[in-house]
Amino acid sequence: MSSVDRLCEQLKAQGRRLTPQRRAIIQALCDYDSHPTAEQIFARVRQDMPDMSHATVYNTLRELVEMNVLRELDLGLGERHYDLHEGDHAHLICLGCGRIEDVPYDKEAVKLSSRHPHGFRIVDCNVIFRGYCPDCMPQEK
Amino acid sequence: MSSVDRLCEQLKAQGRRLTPQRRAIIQALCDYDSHPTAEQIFARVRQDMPDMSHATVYNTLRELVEMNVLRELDLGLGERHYDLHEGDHAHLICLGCGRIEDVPYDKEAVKLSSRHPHGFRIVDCNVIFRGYCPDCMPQEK
DNA sequence: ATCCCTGCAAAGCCTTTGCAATGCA
DNA sequence: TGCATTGCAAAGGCTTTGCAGGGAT
Repeated sequence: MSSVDRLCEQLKAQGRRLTPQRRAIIQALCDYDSHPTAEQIFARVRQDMPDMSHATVYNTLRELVEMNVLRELDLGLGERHYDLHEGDHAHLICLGCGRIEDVPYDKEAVKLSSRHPHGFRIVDCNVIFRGYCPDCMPQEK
Repeated sequence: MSSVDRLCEQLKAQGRRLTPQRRAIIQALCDYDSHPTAEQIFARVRQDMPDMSHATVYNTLRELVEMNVLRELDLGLGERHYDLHEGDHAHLICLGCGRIEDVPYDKEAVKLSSRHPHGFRIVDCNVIFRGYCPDCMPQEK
């Protein structure tokens, strides 16, 4: 079963309706190799469904995030990126060209010390590195 | 020398001009115990300087960020938070009430493996935990 | 048949920008 | 005095909302 089908099943399993629009959005998410924004998804889906509205794209993305199958990344670049990739990984953003790369990291190492008396129930952890990729390295000695 | 004075000195040391507006913004940043947004700074400074403009606040905050004395936090809440605190720490956001807490973390543990061939020159690292604080803990068994 | 979902359009929110006037160095 | 900085107002970009019609279950 493809990723698209699996996600569609998950939608239905939660009592949500599977519409052609939602399937197209999920398809677009799977097609992107990495970290599209809502507008990029919107643009891609519009190629096949010219009547697709912003509302539908944003609503669907929000639902998928609530279902915990999609990760929302706010990188401070003015728009949110979405990440369907599974497994734990950190993100590496190039301050020059804006490209985003996945990098593995040791989840255990980052885990909050249980001795710290914050009392929070942790749901999610995001690790974001900023820097310059080889192509954008500033000229310094 | 107070934190305010120290930051003002740093401004001048970089050839920037020290205006009353900038001093007021720095003062407001120091007054806040934690993580104000640009609008919160704007509102506070306006109490004393009713003519303060958005442009000045946003420009000054951006400069301080460029000077690396202020950290910009994008928590996906629609607005950016600013953090004058020194030293490495992660942030803990409550998904219920939105409060933000600092938590210590082991910077070394998070460091990217140099064996990973990403080739980036890392400038900055942000670790953000999301969860529920004791007051907002969802009712579950 | 129900009511969730969609499309349209407009509003909302935070942030940035343009430009003339001001004032710091 | 020169030029960075300010204030004002408006624009900009992304996201959300309201509502009536339509479609999935």
